[in-house]
Amino acid sequence: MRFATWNVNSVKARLPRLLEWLDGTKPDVLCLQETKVPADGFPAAEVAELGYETAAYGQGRWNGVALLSRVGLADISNGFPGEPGFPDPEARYISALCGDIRVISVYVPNGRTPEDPHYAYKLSWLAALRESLASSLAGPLIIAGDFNVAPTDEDVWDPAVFAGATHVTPAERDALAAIRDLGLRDIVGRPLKGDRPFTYWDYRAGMFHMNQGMRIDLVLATPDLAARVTDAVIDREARKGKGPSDHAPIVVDFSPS
DNA sequence: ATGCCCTTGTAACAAGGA
Repeated sequence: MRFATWNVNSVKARLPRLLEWLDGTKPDVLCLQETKVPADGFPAAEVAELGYETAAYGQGRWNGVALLSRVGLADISNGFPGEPGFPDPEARYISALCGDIRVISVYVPNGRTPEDPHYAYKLSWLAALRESLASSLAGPLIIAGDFNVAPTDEDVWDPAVFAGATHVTPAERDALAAIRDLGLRDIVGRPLKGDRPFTYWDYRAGMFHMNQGMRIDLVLATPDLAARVTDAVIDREARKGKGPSDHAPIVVDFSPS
């Protein structure tokens, strides 16, 4: 079973590259984030030609998550019980059964700055997500996506640059650790170049080319699934060339159960 | 090399991203 997650930064703008990537990588299940389209605007017909069913949850120009699967999509949930909003709930969580695996795609709020009300929203969203998982966690389960938190200082290219910024504060890291500590394993992809498993590089100032990135996209899995991982890779090829997302996909291969 | 910000909505910028 090949699993992947990718913040595409607009599924419409990324459609040619998404289709090419799907055709080449052939994941069985793909979690998408920042689709930036309402559900009826998702290019479901185009991905269906490659054999994928779609579950999309969108709201317009911002946010948006989706699941693509060629091993089934059942019991789909948009959002989760107790999910906070700003003030209304946003399209940041979608869950489905893909075969016998519960798969959740998440796009955690950015937070903007530690002083911004969106930062408190981010922390409350992560705390509510933990509560939701705690009451329902049973394997096999994967929760993956853009968590907008770098778990450690090793997960940013220069910790000094991020002093006082979001994504690295102890409160954010604690909130993420509390989710992981429910019993999930962090499946870290191999970087295909260099020794840092970054998944995001700002578009500006040639940061990708200098490998000045962050690891903020994560794949968390229950131990039964983690024990079946045969490989995990960050596909930096997808970050190259014309019209890329600013995030790279993470691709994880599991042996049969 | 991979190459120096992008996307959407709305009407020349504003907002958001991280």
